[in-house]
Amino acid sequence: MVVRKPRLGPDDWTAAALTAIGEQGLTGVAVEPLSTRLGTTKGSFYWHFANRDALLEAALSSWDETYTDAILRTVDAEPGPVARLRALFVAVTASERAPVEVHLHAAADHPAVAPAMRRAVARRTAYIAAQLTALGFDQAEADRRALFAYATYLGHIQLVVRIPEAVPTGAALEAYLDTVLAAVLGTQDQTGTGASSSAAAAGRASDSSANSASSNRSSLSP
Amino acid sequence: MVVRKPRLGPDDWTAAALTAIGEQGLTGVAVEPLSTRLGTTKGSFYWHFANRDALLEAALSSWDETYTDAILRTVDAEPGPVARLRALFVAVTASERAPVEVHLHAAADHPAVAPAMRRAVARRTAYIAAQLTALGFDQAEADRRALFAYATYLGHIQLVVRIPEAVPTGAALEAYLDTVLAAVLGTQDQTGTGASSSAAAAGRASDSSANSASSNRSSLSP
DNA sequence: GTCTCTCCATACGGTTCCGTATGGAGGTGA
DNA sequence: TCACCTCCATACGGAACCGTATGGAGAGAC
Repeated sequence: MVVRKPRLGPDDWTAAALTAIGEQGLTGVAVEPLSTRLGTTKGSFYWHFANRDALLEAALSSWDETYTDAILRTVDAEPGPVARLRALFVAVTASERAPVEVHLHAAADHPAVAPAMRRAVARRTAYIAAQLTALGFDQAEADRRALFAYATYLGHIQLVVRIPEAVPTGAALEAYLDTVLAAVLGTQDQTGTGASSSAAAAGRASDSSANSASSNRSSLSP
Repeated sequence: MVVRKPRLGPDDWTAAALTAIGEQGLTGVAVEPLSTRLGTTKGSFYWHFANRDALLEAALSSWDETYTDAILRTVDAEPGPVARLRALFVAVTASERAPVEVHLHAAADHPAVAPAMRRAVARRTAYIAAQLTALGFDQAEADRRALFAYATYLGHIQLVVRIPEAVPTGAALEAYLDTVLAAVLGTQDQTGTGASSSAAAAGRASDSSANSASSNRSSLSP
């Protein structure tokens, strides 16, 4: 019986490239190894793509959609800022997304990767900051805390991928997430920035009653 | 006039390797490029080292001493836990150490790098946790917060190196550091872990009066 | 001076990848 | 059926490395 050899399209290559990034980082995006893996040859690849960089661009574009757009859409359906932030934290930590994220951030010196990372960081921190301003923090404090949260996220997934034994699991991870979320939302009585403690307290108080405007949905495109 | 050609020793190669790691990561540790850079040839290298991995090991060993031992010794001379933590934060963020740290963490999947990173993470988080227990936090809470702090550090230096425009500078960086330090030291009234708020308050109160034992110096080797 | 040991230069083969050239195999429309 | 168009296989040249082999150049011991 002859094995059916389904013909490949560009999407097959970009998907394989993203998988390879998750496993080996940018060096995994190599034409000849990917060819072997897909059971085909370089001839196929260079029919669909001009060169390796073109494949990388396509993979990064796909990453944009899957790893930022999609998740922010999902999280934004939650009923309030605190619920959105919590859902975001849970979604991005407990998953198989981490390896791709870590490897891509680690390759941000590559000229094709750098702009993609800049876009992602800007959009993600802006989204977090928007939730925080909705809770009453002024813009500067919201930006500061959003960056703080994002840095913690970055370090966390890095530890998960590189030194997994250093990161707690199960209930301990839950407690850890509570610690982080409380730190991001919590009041701060040391600096004189004037983040209203009432807003922070309201944020901690409940997940379902912290809407600040008429819409139940925050803006997604800053 | 003839240019003096000083003969090289192993240390010259390891220093060059560390510099290359800071600039290009592990791929910078390549024999032929390093040879060109040092104005010599491969023949010199393979006299001093068995192979590329041997050079990498030597560079990692040097990194251990410079980037963990030395800095913890310096910081530990500060008068109290809070001062130590603050000095640690300042030392590790505002410096040229970041690129090497980031590139090495990014290469923690390499079999030679992985154990070095595990050692470093373990020692550093243990040191932070020791300061926190000295402030009255119980071990579990101290471990949690130490990991939290280390994750934030990791993410921060990564942003500094990869997306520098996302990170504040000058006074804004100071405020940002205050935010982080307050989050690590601050009280936390949400989970029921029982970290005594008085200890946290004492930690916030002053830098010079928080010694918990007779010695002015905390233990360095957990 | 010359012996010897340390250190380096040069040349070579091997591996892994990129990109090109070129010749088909197999389906599709007229 | 037959020309054509899409897709893939194979072969080749080149670049950037790693590691080995071997022949010196220089400096100190005597």
